[in-house]
Parts: sequence; C-alpha cells; structure tokens
Amino acid sequence: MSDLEEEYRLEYFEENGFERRECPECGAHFWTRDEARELCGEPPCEPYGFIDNPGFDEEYSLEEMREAFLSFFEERGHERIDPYPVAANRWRDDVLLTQASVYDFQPLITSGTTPPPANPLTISQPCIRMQDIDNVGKTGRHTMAFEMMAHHAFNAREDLEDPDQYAYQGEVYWKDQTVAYCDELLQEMGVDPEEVTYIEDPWVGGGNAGPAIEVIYRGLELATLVFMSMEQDPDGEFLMKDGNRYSKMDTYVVDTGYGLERWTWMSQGTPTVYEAVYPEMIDFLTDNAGIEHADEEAAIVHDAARLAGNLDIDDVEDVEAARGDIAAELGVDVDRLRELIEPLETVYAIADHCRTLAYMLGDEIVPSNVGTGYLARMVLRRTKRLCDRVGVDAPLDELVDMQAERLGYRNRDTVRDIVRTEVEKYRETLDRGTRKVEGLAAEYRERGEPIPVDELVELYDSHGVHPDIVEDIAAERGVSVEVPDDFYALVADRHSSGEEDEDGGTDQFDTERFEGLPETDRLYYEDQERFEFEAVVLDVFEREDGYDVVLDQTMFYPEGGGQPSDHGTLSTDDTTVEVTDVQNVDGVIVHRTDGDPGTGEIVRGQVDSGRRRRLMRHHTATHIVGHAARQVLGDHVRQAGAQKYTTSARLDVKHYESITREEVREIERVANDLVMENAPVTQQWIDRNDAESEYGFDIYQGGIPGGEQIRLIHAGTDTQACGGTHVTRTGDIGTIKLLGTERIQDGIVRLTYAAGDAAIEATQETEDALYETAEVLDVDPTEVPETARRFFEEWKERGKRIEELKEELAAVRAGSDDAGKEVDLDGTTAVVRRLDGDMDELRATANALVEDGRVAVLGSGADGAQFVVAVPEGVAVDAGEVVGELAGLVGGGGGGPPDFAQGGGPDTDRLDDALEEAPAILRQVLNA
RNA sequence: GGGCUCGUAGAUCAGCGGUAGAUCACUCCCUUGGCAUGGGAGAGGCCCCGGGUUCAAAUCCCGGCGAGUCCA
Repeated sequence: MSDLEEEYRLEYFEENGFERRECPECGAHFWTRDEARELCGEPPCEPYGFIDNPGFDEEYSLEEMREAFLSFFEERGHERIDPYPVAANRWRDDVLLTQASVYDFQPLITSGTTPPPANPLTISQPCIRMQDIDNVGKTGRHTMAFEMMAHHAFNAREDLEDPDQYAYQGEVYWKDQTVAYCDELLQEMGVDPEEVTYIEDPWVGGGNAGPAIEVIYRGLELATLVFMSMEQDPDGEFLMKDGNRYSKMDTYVVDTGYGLERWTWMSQGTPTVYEAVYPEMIDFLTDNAGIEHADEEAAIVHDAARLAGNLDIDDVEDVEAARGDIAAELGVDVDRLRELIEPLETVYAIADHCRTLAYMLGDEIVPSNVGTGYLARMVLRRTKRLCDRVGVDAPLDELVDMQAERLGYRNRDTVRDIVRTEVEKYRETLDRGTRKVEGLAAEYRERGEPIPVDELVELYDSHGVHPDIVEDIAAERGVSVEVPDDFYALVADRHSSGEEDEDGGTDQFDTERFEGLPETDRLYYEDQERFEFEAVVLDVFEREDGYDVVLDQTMFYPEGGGQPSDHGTLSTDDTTVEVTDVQNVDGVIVHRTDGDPGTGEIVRGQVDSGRRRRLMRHHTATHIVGHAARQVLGDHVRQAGAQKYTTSARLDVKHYESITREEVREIERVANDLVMENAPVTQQWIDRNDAESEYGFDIYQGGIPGGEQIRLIHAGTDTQACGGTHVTRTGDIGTIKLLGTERIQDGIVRLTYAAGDAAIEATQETEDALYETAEVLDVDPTEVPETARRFFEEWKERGKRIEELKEELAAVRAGSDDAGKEVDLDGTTAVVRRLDGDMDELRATANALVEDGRVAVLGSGADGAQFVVAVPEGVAVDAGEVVGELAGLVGGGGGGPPDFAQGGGPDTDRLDDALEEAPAILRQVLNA
C-alpha cells in the first residue's frame, strides 16, 4: 500500500526550490517556494487576497482570458480543439451534461481505444454543473455554466509488449512538464511565484484515480492538475479516499482544469465572480429591474460581497448564517442588508442561468420532460421565476440571446423561438396551477382548515406548482399552508413506491460460446447489391429450436442500427437450411437456422433479396427523411431513435412543437426531391477524428460507434455514421410517403413513413379506405369531407328531434288513461303501467306523471326488464326501495334517490308479474 | 426510462355508478337617450376513442389516443 506521497516528489519542485509543508490548519500537504509560508493558502485557512487587488498584471475579459490561455498552450506545441457540446449524452450514455473537459475524451480515448483528436491538445470546454444551482448568485463564486480551460496529454507506457494495442503510444509529457506549464503561465500573468501553493489532493472519479494538485493563489483555486493513471482494482496497490483500491494503468492521461471565470475574476479583483464575467448583462438587468443604489448603499453592497468572499460559504445555508455576521461587521441591520443584496443576487443568477441556457439551447438541446431536455426546461423556468421576482420585464428570449450572441452561436433564431415557446408553455402551466390552487383555497377556507400537505405534494408533483406559489395564492385568500421541511422527501416517496423491475436482458445468444471463433468477414459491406456467396461453416451450435451457424464470411446482414436481420438460405449439395435471424456477437456473425448444414462444409448462401431491398430502401429513406426534417424544422432536429421494417420505418426526432400537416407535406416534398435527384449513396471508411472535424458531431445521428475507423454513408449532401446497408442511388428508393406523425414524449416527434413499393401499398390502403367511404356515402371521394360533415350535423339534429318527440310522446301518454292501473295511496294517485320503450322514454313519461302530482311506476320489456319509479315532492314513498323490490322480482337490482329511481333485470318474462305486485309493494313501502 | 394527474358546452371547470350542470362568452327580449351595467329567455354536449364489469357507466376496470407534471 502506498499513500501516493512519492507521486508528488517532482523533479520540477526539487529544481525550483520548492519545499513540502503540512498545513497546521487543515492538515493538507502542499508545495511552496516561500520559506516563510505555513498555511496552505486555501480558504478557510486563508482569506481571499485579490478582491479590490487584482492578482494579474492586466485585466482580462472572459474572451481575452480564453484567448490568452489557448494561445499560450498553442505556442507550446498544443493543438487547439473546438469545444464539444454541453450535451454529453451525445457521445456517452452515463451522463447528461458535460461537467469537465475530460468528459470529451471519455471513455474511448482515455482508455486508449480511440486516438485523441490531437496530442497534446488545449481546449476551453463549456460545462454545466446543475448541482450548484442553489448557490449561484449567493456565494459570489458559484456558477452553473463555466468554461474549463485545459491542456491534455494522452500517454501510454513505453515498456509494453504490444504498444499497438492502444490508439496512442509513448509519453507526450507527464507531471513535471504539467506543473512547469502551469507555473510558467502564472508567471506570464504577472504572478509572484512565492505566492503560489500546490496542494496535494488525490483525485478519484468514475472508476479512475490518480494523484492531483490544486493550484492556489491568493486564496483562490485557479487550477486542478489531475494525473489520471489508475483504475479500480480490488487487488490494487493504492487505497484511495473513496475506500477502494486502485492499480496503475497502461495508459495515463494529463487532465487539467483551469476555470476561465476564476482567472478572469482574479485579473479584475471584483467583489464577486459575476461582476467580472457578466458586466454588461448585470448593468442591463439592474437597469431593467430598476435597482438603484445610493453611494452609501453601493458601498455597503460592495463591502458585504467582499466579506462574503472571505467567509467559508459553500452552500445556501452558510450564506444565510453568514449574513448576520456580515451585517454586524458592517454595522447594518440584517434585514436591511438582505433587502439590498437579494435583488443583486437574483440578477447574478439570471445572468448565469441565461448563459447556461445559451449553451444548452445553442448546442441544440430541446426542452422536454425527459433527459437533458428536462434540465433545460427546469433552468428556463427557474430563470423566468427569478426575472419575475426581481422585476426584470425584458423578454427572456432576448436575455438568452444576449449570451448566445456573445458565445458565437449561429442558430440564434431557433434558440429564441424555443425560449418563446417554452415561456408560453410555462405561462400556461402557471395559469392552470393558479386556478387549481384558487379552487383548493376556496374549498379549505370554507372548511376553515389549512391546505393539507398531500395536496401540496400533489400540486407540485403532478401539476408543477411550487409550494411557495401555493403559499402566496392561499395567503391572498386567507388560507394558511404549512410546508413541511421534508417536502421534497415526501415528493420523492411517491416515486419510489413502484418495484424496480429487472429482467436481466434476456440475451438470446450465449455469447461465451462464440468467444474462440474469428470475426466473420462482412461481405455485405463489399457489395450491397449482391445476395449470393459461398462460405465455410466454421461451427454449428445446437439450440432448443434450431441451430446457430458461424461462417468464415457472410453476406447476411445481422440486426443492428435499427435494421432487422436478413433472411435467406444456406445450401450444401445435400441440404438447404432456412436462415431466420442473424446477430452480431462481438464481431462473430451468428446465423439462426432450422437445420444443421454440417461443420466444415462449404455452403452457398442466398439472401432473401426482396426483403433486403425493402430494408435498404427504408434505411436510406430514414437518412433522407431525417435530412429533410432538419431542413424544414431546423438544425436542432436530431435522431432520438429509429427502426426499419419491410413495410415501413419510423424515425424519432427531437423537436419542440408538434408537427403540422403543412410541415409534413413540406418534409415529404423535400425528401422526394432528394429521391428524384438520384444522387449516389456511397460508403466511406474514415478515421473518426477526420470524420468529426470534417462533418461535425451531427454524423452521429444513430449513436457513436467505437474504433478508430468509422463508416460514413453519404446520400447527396447528407452524411451520417452508419453500419447499415443502403441502396446505390437515392432514386432506387422510388418514393417516400409519410404515413403519420406522433408526439411520443414532449420534445420528441415520431415520423412514420414507407419507401418504394411499401409506399405504394400504404397509399393504396389509405385510398381504399377513402374510396370505400365514398361508396358508402354514394359521393365522389373529393366530396367525402363535406358529405361526412353534413351527415354528422344531420345525425345530431335528428338525435335532438327524437328527444323532443319522446318528451311530447311522454306528455301525451301521461295525459291519457287508457292504459295502466291507478292505485290510491293515502290520497295520492300512483300509476302503474307497462310501456315498452327505452330508458329515456320511461324517464320522460315518469317525469310527466310527476308533474301531474302522481307517483309513476313504469316497466318496459324492450331491452330486458326495466323500471322507472318517480315520486312527486311531499309523498312519503322511497322510489329507490320500490325499484329495488321490483327489480329483485326480475332477477336484477336497482336504486337511486328517493324521488327518482331506475332498475331492471334480465327476466323479461316476469315483468308483468312484477308490475302486478307493484301496488302491494307501494303500500308496503308507504307504511314502512 | 419510471411515477403521478387530467381529457365533460366556444373557454374555464363541477359532477365520479341512478334524469349531464355552473360561470364566462354567444343569440334574442326587457331596462337606458346611448354606453357601462342590470333583469329575463334561448341556443350550444359522439361526457377523447375502443373493450369489459353492471339492471344501469361521463362516473369503476383494461387498452389506445391526446395533454400536463415530477424524478433519474
């Protein structure tokens, strides 16, 4: 076991007169040139030393600092790399957002599977950390959006037996050079090297670990230098702070992080980081919200911010606790201080949130109720709330656009459109919620009770209404609300009730069996128009209901990329077996068959070409529909999933609104234009980094493949990384017919379409339905809508007329005395009558009789035996009881309120008997 | 990916096994010199769709479609 101490004994430290010290306050070990230094330099051991006293020779804006950093490393042999999107889920599925520059290179590059885009490289990577959201604006130093400036070097051990197993070889540079660069950069900024401390602080994360150094200057952590070189290993030599053991890896990576905002802040020495990073926006917002401070007030605010920076505040509770101390020190009342500072804190948060939104939406995240889209929506709504609270009335899309412009995004119109759409949606949600709360408030005021907690939870969880909003609205109506401290825990409880289902991925292929076999040669990439081949049977595995056949090469496409597998046959001279499924198991292609062709045999393979051609058309059509949708709806349209069949295909795309009929027609038109262009569809194997730099991240519509070489499909101007089989020219698709759109979740729209003969079939089906309808209506197909409308209107008219006639009929019946039996009940007349109509007629007749002041007992045998009993006001007969008795006689039941009841039963034969009994039942009930 | 809520008149919603309702908007009449308003009358419903349970379903159950919301 080792505690890594050796790892920090750098030659650079030795040669430059550094000494290793232990901080008496916090116990951390650190390196310094200053012989007199005792403390590590980091808060809380030491306060900030740069507020009102900038730490660099010159002031830098955000943009200037970014440029200074990147060119510094460029001049020292690093290639400058464009930043990656903040939506990290685009290239990895374990996280949603980019939170550090090294995220760009995980996991494929850090593990050595894929070469880096350059080595060494430098980058300024936008990052978003949602976990700091509550602190933003308040602590003076937390931001949700930030850029992590970095230089990275990817190294592999030089003593490896097989260096080519990794995508990069040898050492570029390691710890000494990394610290030397950092030191040099600081000095170039005008920093006195005696003031800098390098604190030992081992790093652990995501299964990797390594020594790391925090770079502290005037109380501010300016950089972290991480030397990622270990991986988790139960038998490892190193025990790290997470309690796990780690061992050295063959690859080791220089992972540095220099906070752009902090460097900018250091150069300006403003009280908070926000004033250094967003000066224009803060001016705009305070002006817009009408926040003005007299000189004396401004001085208080300034001093309070400076003091806050010196305190150990890392979250919101600390801020509240610290506020009292600060007020005391300034000799100001704490409430007055809060009154002065809170609006500013809100403004700071708005500026930061707008930058966050600019990154998110600029990088084409579409707000939604799932995934990164949900995070974007949350930030947006929070920002809107903050604006409302502090009185900023500038439209949110304008505020976000200010940041988007500054960050150089080109899709600003779409971003604004999305923000407007979202603000409108939020307004509707708020309106709905407000009405709901008002209703509840009225209800509970009546009862004189506070609104209970479960209603609060329901309002938040199901309707998105925050408890504070409920409190506000309820207070206006004089109803109290108690929000429990564990409110969010209660919400969480509602989510954990369901059992987690785990169906361990019923892997129908036992992958271990194929491990010893060589990867199958994939002939289907060589010629996508050939469907016959010869191959040698390498092995055959018997299964419960068939066989798994492995060949040396195959033309059969295995299921993948949303394209189902090929079907067909394998034949020897003696036998022919059917191929019903094909899967790729780590490069070994497995054919599921109904017979055993014989190991070692040479087989002729025949792919079902009709099926394959249909799948190819649908696959190429999928690329084209995606391309067309992007053109019609905007650049943010991105594939969220796709599946191809022989008769149709579907493509799920991210979009923030539902698609209109006009847009469908336009997409269809653009797609078919591409088909008619008859452009060649070509495949290209290319180095992944070349592909990315030439075509951008948008080639990864269907997910990110591994490996150094990736396969691109070019269809006209559309380029995508894709492993599927495609037609040779777009014209081979024949035609593309959109069959429908459907919103499968908020922010994702599904397009369903058919290509080629499948398109014709689908169209014919639709036409058949129309023609058949036209025939039934006996009109021309073009007149169907008008006729249907007319028929529907007439149908409604008739329904109403029938109702009226029934009423009239009932009145007439009630007035006539030719049928039925009259019974006297203590002076009230009861009419017992059989009347074979439906329930409506019985009810109407009964009502008419009641109008006359008579009790009605009506029975019908029209649909089973049915009764209606109605009683005028003031007569002591319970209609429900009477019906209950009568219905019992026909084998059913019934009931209702005392003045009007219905019932019935299946024994129609006994209806008359039951009516015979009615007078007796009436008297019995009357006497009861 | 999971949880929860909601689809009833043009709009907002109530009703939650037993005769489909309220408010606003709409039409007409009255009050007024006119308007705001006030009084009265009327029209307007495949109670989202499809199954099931029941004597009886807007109401309960299942499935679908549509919308909203919270969490990972």
